[in-house]
Amino acid sequence: MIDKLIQSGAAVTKSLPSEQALFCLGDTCENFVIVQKGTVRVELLSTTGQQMLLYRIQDGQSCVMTTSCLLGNSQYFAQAFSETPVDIVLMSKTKFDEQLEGSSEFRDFVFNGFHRRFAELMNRTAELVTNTVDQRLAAVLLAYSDDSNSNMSIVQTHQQLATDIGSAREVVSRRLAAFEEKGFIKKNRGCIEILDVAKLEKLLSK
Amino acid sequence: MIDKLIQSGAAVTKSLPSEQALFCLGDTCENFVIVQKGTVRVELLSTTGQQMLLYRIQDGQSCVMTTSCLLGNSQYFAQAFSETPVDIVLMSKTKFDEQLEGSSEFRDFVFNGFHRRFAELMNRTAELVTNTVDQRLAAVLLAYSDDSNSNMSIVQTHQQLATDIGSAREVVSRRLAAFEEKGFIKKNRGCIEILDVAKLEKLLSK
DNA sequence: TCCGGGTCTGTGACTTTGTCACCAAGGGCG
DNA sequence: CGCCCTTGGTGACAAAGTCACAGACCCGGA
Repeated sequence: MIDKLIQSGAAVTKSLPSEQALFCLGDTCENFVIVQKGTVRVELLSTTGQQMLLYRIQDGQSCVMTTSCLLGNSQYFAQAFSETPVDIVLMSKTKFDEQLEGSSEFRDFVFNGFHRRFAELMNRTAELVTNTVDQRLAAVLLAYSDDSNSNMSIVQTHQQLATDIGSAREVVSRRLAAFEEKGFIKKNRGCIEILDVAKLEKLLSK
Repeated sequence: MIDKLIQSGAAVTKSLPSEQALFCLGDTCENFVIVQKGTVRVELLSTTGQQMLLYRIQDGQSCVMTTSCLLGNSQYFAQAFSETPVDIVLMSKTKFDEQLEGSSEFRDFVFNGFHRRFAELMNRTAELVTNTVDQRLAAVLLAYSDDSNSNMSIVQTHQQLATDIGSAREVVSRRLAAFEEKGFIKKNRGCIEILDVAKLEKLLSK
């Protein structure tokens, strides 16, 4: 479907390097966005300068924040950056409205994306409130190790892990030290090796 | 517009008493919901039994959770209760899809509601992470005192305030004691009087 | 009127998390 | 080699959450 839209000229593709801003706080939302290749992270920026990961977009997914702002004619209230080089598809608000009006296939695509992301966000929020730092930390480590194809090392700084789980760098450092103490992981500068998946998984269920 | 839908038989009205469940965790979502009179609270229920207020619905607003589940054909992942006696409007999924397809006015209504609530939720989440308990507590107290027409007493238990701000009852009790100490408020069983609005407002900006 | 079981609230003791202020180690580069 | 920037480590302390219980209030039935 997306390919058809591109061919018909309703949408255009674009490539961006890593760590490039897709949109910033307060920007007017002008285009519907789909990420085809690479990953984009969307984070909330608080008045105090802290940031908190909302979600990541990849593999042909659209961005809820964008959909929401387009539907409500409003400014972005978060910011988005590419985490890797990315290929994205852009579609102007006018075309977006046209498609929404005319194509039930497009409507389904947009609303399904919206729903899934919304559910995921609610889930994340619930976990933030109910799970301990250890549990959230173990969860992201396991998630990253699933992504990394085969070997068990994760290339993330403590700061990155901290914003992933909505905590502070120092806390992550200390908990990782505890994990290492117990033999779950091995720390290296900018990189973490998972030694015992089973033990980390056990943390989640407690 | 809503009136027209009711007259045409596309939607039906219903009245419910206070503290009645509108939907529960895991329920299949069968109807689009609008709250015409009274207020409904929607809360996340975690595996540990804790609950957290997501938002309240009133004054002809629709429910994002419902919209999201209808659009995504999925089960509810939260629960909703009437806080007062309420009048609601229900619309079957079939009719909802029809209207969404056929009426741009209905589409606008649904999507604007969706957007506003989504933005509000993100905001709440950000505040949860960045503001202190004192700030969040002062904020809800002020919000309630705005609602109560004229006199400054708020009929809420500590537990209710705690779920409002995503904290624990004991913490709320202690902070309220501190507020009383400083002369901001006066505590009574099940009810709080605001004595000094200005001082409470000052807390917010710090 | 008194009793008994709810529902609220208060409190101590302790754990977990977050914050602040530094410092140190590693790594690239002129 | 020296400089600087990023990353990670640490102590001290503040804020918040948890657990376990005790008391206070409130209402209805005996």
